[in-house]
Amino acid sequence: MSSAAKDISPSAPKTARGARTRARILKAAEDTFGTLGYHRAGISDITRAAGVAQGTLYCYFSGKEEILRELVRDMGHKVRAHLAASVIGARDRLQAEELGLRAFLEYVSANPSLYRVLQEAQFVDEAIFREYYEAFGRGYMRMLADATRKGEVRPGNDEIRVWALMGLSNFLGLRFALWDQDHSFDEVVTTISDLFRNGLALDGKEKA
Amino acid sequence: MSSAAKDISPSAPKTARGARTRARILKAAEDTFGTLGYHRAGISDITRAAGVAQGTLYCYFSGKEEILRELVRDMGHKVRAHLAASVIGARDRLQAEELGLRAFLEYVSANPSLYRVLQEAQFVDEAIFREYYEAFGRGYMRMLADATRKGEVRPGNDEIRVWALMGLSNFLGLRFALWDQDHSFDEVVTTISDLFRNGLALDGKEKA
DNA sequence: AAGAAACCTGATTCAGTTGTCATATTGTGA
DNA sequence: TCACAATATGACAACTGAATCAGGTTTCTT
Repeated sequence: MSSAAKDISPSAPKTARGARTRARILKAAEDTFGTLGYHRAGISDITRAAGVAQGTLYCYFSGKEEILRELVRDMGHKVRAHLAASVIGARDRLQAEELGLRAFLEYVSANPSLYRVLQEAQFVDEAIFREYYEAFGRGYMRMLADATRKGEVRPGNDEIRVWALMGLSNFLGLRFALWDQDHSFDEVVTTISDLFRNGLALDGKEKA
Repeated sequence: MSSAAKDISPSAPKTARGARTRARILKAAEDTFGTLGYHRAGISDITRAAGVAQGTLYCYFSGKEEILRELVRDMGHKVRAHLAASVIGARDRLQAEELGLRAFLEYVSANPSLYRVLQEAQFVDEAIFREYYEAFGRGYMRMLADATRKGEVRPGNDEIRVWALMGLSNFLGLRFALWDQDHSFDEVVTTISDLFRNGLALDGKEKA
C-alpha cells in the first residue's frame, strides 16, 4: 500500500484550462481537509467543493494521498518563502528568531488548513512529514552554525537545538495561532525572545 | 457525529474475567494503533490481536473512538506518574526540568505506541487531545510559578512558556526517542539544560 | 447439579467509499 | 469550419470495515 515511486501523477495538465482545474481541486482539498480532516473528507466532498465531477480528480491525481503530498510540498514552499522574506532585515540571529517566530505564527493564522494538513500528514505518509521537518531543520542548522561562528550564539549541539526550536514553534502555533488567539503574537514573541536571550534561570551564565 | 456525552461504556466488566478481557482488548488496541495507526487499524485487527471475537469488543467499548479516548487517558496518568516520580529529588526547578525531560524521553522510548496514539488523537477527537495538554500545562504552570516565587526562575508569561516547553519536549521525543536514537538522552538533556540556564545568545542577561 | 448471570462468538448486515470508463464537451490549429 | 486531442462527466461496480444480535459457553451461587 506504499511502495516507493508508485503513482506518478496520471498526467500533468497540458493546457491552461487543465492547470486551472488542477489548482481548483488542490485548493478545494486544502479547505476540505482543513475543515473535516483528511479521513473524514471524501473524494466527493473535495470534488463538490471544487465544482468538478468525481472522475476529474483522477485526471490529475492518483488519489487522496497524492493530493495530501502535494499540499505538504506546497506548505513547505510557502512557509520557507514567508519566513525567508521575514528575516531579511535582521541584524543578528536572535532578532531573526523573533522575526521568524512572528512570521510563522502569522502564516499559521492565515493558513490554518494547510497547517492542519501538514500535521495530519504525519499519520498518512510519515515519510513526507519527516522530509518536511528534516529539510526545514537542515536550513535552520546552517543558520545556527553561521550565527555561532559570528559569535551571536553559544556553541552547542545544533541538531538537538533545532528540533527543540521547531517543536516550540509548532506548539505555539497550535495553541496561540490555531486554537485561540488569547495572547498577542507580540506577547508570545517577547516571551520566547527572553528565553533565547536569557534562559529560564534567574542566574545563568555560570555553572553549566 | 460527536454529541457530547454520547456513549458511556456499554457496561463495566463485573467479574475479574471481564476486567481481564477488557484490559487485553485495550492493550491489543494500543499495539495495533501504534503499528498500523488509528485509521488503518480495523476492529478485526484489534480483536484478532486480543484473541477475542469482534463482538466482544462491543461488550466493553462503544467503538473505536472510545478505545482511543481510554488510551489517551491512560497515557495521561502514566506520563504524569512517571514524571512526578522522576523529579522527586530535584533541588531546584532547573534540575527538575532536566530530570523531567529525561524521564519523558524514557517514557516515550518505552511506550512508543501510546505516544503515537496520543499524537493521532489530535485528529480523531481534538477535545481529548487539548484536555491532555491543558491539564498537563496547568500543573506545569503551577510549578513554574512556584519556582519564580522561590527565585529560581525569571518572571515571565508562564502560559506561553509552558506551551513552548511542551512543544519542545514533544518534538525531541518524536525525533530522538521515537524515530532515531542517534543521540543519547544525556546529550539531549545537556543541550536543553544549557538553553534553560543560559539561553541561546552568547551575551544574555542584559538588554532584554 | 441446576439455574442464573456474565461473558463471548462471528457470520451477516449495511452504510459508505473509492476508482473506472464509456461518453460528452471544449477549444485550438490547420 | 472541421478534426482531433485534451478535458470533463457521473453512474456504478467493487470494495471496505464498523456494528449487530441471536445464540453458545463459562463461571458463580446455592
